[in-house]
Amino acid sequence: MRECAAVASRALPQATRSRAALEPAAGPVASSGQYGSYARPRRTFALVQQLEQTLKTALQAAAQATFGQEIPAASLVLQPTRKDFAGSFTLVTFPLTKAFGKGPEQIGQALGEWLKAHEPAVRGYNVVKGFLNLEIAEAEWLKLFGELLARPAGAPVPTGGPQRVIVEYSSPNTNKPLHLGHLRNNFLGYSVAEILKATGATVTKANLVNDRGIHICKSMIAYQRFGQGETPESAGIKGDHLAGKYYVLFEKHYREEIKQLEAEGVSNEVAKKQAPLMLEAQRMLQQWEAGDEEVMALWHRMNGWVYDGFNATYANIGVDFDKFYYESGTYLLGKERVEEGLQKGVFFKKENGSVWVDLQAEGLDEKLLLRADGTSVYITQDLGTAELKYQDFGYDSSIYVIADEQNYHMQVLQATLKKLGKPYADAIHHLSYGMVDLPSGKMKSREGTVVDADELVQEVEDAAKAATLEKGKTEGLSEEELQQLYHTLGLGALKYYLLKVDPKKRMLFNPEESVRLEGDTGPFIQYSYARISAIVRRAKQEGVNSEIDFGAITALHQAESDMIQELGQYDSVVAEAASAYSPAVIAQYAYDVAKAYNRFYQVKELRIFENPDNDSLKQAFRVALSAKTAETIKTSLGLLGIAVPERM
RNA sequence: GGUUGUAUAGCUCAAUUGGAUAGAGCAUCUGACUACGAAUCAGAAGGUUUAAGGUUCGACUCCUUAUACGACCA
Repeated sequence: MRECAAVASRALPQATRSRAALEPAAGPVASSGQYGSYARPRRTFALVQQLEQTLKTALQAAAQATFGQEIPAASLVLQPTRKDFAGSFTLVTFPLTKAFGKGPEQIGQALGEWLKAHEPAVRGYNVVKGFLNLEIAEAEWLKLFGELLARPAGAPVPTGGPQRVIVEYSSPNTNKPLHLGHLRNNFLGYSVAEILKATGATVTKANLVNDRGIHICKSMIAYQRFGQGETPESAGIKGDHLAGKYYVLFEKHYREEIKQLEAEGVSNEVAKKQAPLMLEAQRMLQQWEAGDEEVMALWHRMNGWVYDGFNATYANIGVDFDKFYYESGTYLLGKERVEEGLQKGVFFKKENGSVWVDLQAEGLDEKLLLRADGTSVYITQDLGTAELKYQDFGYDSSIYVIADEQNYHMQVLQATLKKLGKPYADAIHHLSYGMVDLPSGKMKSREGTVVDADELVQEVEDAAKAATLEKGKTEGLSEEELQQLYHTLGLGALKYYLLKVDPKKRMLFNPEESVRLEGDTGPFIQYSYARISAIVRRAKQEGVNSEIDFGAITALHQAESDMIQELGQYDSVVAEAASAYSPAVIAQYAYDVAKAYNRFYQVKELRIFENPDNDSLKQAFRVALSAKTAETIKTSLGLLGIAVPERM
């Protein structure tokens, strides 16, 4: 089930577990008391919204004064003004025509005129058809910017959303290394966890390792038969890749056995079941469940190798976990849940002894929960894991990052928990994401078209290195710093590429596009950051003091007020990304911020250092604006798990 | 067959949740570097938003139906 999707890991070695336990900041017990369990009113934190609120209040007054009527709340929605028109906020007046008995332009004119005369925040207005575009006074922008500056980087954005959250992601099988599909899963899970943290929630990152079952036995059987005592050290292969090698060997010889049986006249269906290797693997699974000493020893040994390999990959791609669960440790708990359901009378037994739940009233089918021979099926262990997670963390939101091929499975899980009367059933949220396709079509492990995660990371780093050397701007960096830079840029490209697409959509992975550094890419945003860093460094060197009051500034360039407006969006962007569980929202924002800055940067009369009219106040303002932009980029990319370089 | 998801420029993706002339990037074409860092910026061209109906002052967005592709359940 999960194995073929992009779901994966759930177990890690002892060492990693203790390391995870040592990170209280990320752990579930970390205090978030400062934000309490209530939602603060938005106005107190969302700065642009504060300005919007001012405008809305004024609009109501204008409507009252000019038409003697209120604007219905649903119609009182301000949208950012399109770039081609003057102004920053726009009110759509079409919906007001009926109530006010006037045409849309007339209404816009009247409201605009009143605002201009009575509301100091409004400097001017224009009306285009049913759209009233409001131009905002400089002082308002400067005030907003001052408030932005007063806030520390990465200050939490309370949204009234869940406060105790557990995000399960990665969840690999221990029979093969991670691939491209797992990368989408890992990046998504990590990012969503960070985004929720940014709303002030206490978030636990969990990894449920699928460390038992027939697929593991396949690797073990093949190793027993063909391994000749090979180890990761002796073979010079990462442990997860070594296990994967034997899994592939199993499949290869298994297919040959099927072929041979078929040649002997056995039907394909029967051959699949009776091939000696398959019989052996099934026997081993029974031995495993019986706790056979030799089998357990091999299992521990091979899983240990795999965990070492996974840990190396996790460290390399920069994802982490606070808690590991192992299916080998939860499937028995699942059986207890099944027993509980039988006792409560919400599950039922068929004649052969198998246990089922009837979900037809919920629009689903009857679902098998326990086989007739008493062995567990996939959902059995999920029932156990859900219970365990709740015992451990008492979450008010439990997120499963699992590919969309398991939508049905997740519906069944939630409905079954509801049948059991579990209070946490409603808190479950399936973050369902689409598969990753290649230009050549679907990834298929049997056809060898799977893109290996470790190899892919190496490739994007190589591409970043080549591009960096070509640009030749990294003089003075040590060899170690250079390696770090290639890593930062390569992963930045890869993560941004995988995260900028709406999670729920299936996506195409084009290897050439993924290492691109121009346009809508991670490195483009990283470049913007590095360029601002150079400016900030120079400003510091030249002793520019940007910690002063900018209230005396009387005129702002459009590019400057646009920049402030963009920076002021951060809160609402985080809130939207959190409620939609979508890193793509953050990615789009980071790109917009970088683009807005590059536009500002290109304006000649706004040059910071080489400016003929040396206004020190404006110079200081532009340095501060630049620095705040860099900080916003860094924070936003951080929510995606992407680091920024000071130079590149 | 049942359930469900997706469909937007040549390609990859957006579209403030029902608002203006549907926007970006790549690719193509044209301009801007003895530089505040050109991994940048400005501009051109590129669309019957799969199709047909419907609701609405207004539809890529909501409702029918159809088509294509995918996933899941048998």
